[in-house]
Amino acid sequence: MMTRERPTLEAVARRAGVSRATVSRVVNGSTTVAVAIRAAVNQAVEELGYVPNQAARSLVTQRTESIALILPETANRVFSDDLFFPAIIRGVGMELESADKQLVLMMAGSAASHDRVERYAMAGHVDGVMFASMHGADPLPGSLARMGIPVVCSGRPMTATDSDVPYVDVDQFGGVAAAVRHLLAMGRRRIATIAGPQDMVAGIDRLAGYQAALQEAGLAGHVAVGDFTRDSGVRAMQTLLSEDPSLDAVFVASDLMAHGALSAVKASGRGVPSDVAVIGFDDFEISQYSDPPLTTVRQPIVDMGRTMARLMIGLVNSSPGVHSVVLPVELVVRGSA
Amino acid sequence: MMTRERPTLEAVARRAGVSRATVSRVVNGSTTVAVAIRAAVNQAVEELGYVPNQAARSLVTQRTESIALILPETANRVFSDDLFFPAIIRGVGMELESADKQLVLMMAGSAASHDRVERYAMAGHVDGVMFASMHGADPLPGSLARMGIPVVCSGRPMTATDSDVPYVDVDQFGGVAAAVRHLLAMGRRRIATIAGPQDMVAGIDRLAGYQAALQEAGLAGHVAVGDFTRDSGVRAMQTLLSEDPSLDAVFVASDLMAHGALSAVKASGRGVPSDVAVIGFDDFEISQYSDPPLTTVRQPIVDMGRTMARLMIGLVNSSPGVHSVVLPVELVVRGSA
DNA sequence: GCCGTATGCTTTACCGGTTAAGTACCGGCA
DNA sequence: TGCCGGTACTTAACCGGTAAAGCATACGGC
Repeated sequence: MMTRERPTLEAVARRAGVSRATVSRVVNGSTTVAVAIRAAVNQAVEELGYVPNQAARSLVTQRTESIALILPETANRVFSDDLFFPAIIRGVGMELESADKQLVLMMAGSAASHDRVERYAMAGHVDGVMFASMHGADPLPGSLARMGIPVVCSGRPMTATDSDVPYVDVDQFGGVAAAVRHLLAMGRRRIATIAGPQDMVAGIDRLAGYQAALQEAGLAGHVAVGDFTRDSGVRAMQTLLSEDPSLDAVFVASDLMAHGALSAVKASGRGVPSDVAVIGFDDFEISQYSDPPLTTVRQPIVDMGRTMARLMIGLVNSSPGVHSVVLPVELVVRGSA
Repeated sequence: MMTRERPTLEAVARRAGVSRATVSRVVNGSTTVAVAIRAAVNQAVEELGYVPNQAARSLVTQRTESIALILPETANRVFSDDLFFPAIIRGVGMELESADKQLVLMMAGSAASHDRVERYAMAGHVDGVMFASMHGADPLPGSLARMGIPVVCSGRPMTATDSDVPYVDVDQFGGVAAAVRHLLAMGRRRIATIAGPQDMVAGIDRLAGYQAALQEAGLAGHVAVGDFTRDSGVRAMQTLLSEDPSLDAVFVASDLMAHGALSAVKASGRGVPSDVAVIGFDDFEISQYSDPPLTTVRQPIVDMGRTMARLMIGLVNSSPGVHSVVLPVELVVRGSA
């Protein structure tokens, strides 16, 4: 593979008959360059097909113009059939692209790769780091932030020390409350839940929202815990049904688990929503196509990604007023409830 | 955001009482360093929390240790509910991670971003470029390759001039043939197809395979064209059914379109597979859960990603024997056919 | 007519590493 | 003892940009 010599600033300068510095200023769009010279330089750039060397530039500017998105999951999990991550990536990608920044994607499911992320960021390979979905009390965001690296999280961080790290979250509590209230309005009284993993804020907050809403109505709940996968939804639903055969509704903390729950309910010979009403959380595109179509709490995942990226760009440019954002959610009523 | 001073080689050298060059050799694991010195240097590195500056290193080594994956689609399309891209990313990610290389993700749906990709690669920001799903006769892979940048494509490139660019593809022809033969063995004779977009090799090759297999059996086909989305599957199926109400099978060029076709068939009051047998192509995880479960041609998408990354790493290390790979596919028979 | 001051370019000193060339030191051998 | 060669380090020259400081030239004001 022959590596054609790429032209340098020096080459352009010689060709245009000016100094390196002048070429640099033209390339970077400086104002104080005479029109004639600017034209000559641009022509030389054109003729030689000059493209600035990013490494050299980064070395002196201390900027790379790229941003990392960390998915603290194994690659396996990130791209299963869970559409959360793809949607986040999409949002982040769109926003970064319009800011002319590059997206560096890092999957950090293992402890080793966790380390790798830290070294990578510390090596100055990226200008900032965004975390997509965090488990437990991950110290990494906080420790990167303390090293002066801009950090943005998706979901309220669980560690108190990370209180200075801006985050993007949705109104989990409000969304769940709307879902439960909808079930109550339908006349359901034996409302169970399939909660998400309890080492993730989304899992914890949605469960808390469910419990609060039920308590408000003076009802007791019934909880099974899943891990956001479809299979865990199937299993959790089976457990709930065997423990309380007469339950008449279930709030499921993710669409994927809700789809699993849907099949488990149908497999048990019950009708949806006639016997058991089901509400999910996410509103993936496929949820319109399930049988029956899934009633669910829509969270604007792509927007979360966009917002994270926007916060990040703010941090990188050290603009003032970069604060955590909580986005609204919306109950989408379809056939399942 | 205070940016804590990161220690440099120089600082480590002073602390360990040696020269910069020696530290560099220790850090890069050179053999010819006395044990005592090596220990002293390592200790200094530890104490200062030294991490080499990647930009400085790249500047002299001309290597960045990162690889770009180009998705020539708008971000919107890449992460719709099509699981092809996520799976490719997953495979690529896994393989690159184990080679300690970084994945830089670029979505290049527009002409502008197309340009951006070229400049980015030319700027030496990445050591190589992988293309995930190409439309039409994209000149970019070829032109990057000619500039000496390692390039790998997924799917046989459509341009003849790119014949030197290694690619990873699956046995589209064989897979489709197996599907059609299966339908024939079921006794179906009016076998239609929903083809993929005809500006993509996957679309073209699968249609060609369908036509060849039918011709071999002395039958005529019936073609509708979709764009790999679920909606287009619905529409195409409606068209097919209205044009030939008595068709008894359809081979659909992607699982997502097949799911659309499934609902269109059912909506028309026909049974699957009793009236119309349906076979897809992909074997996404959800295809086990459709109603009825989808018979489909499984392509090893994650493996395609892994293989692309492996080829890429071979190119970057200029190892000999980097050749295009065609992976096998497999007919997975479930309820729909 | 001279000086102060813009204006616009060049000179030069970095950024933080890698690596070829240079040097000090030590042991082996005639 | 003196010379040679190898080992293990240091010195110094880059890599390709950016930006501060330096230096002409032209121009307005008194």
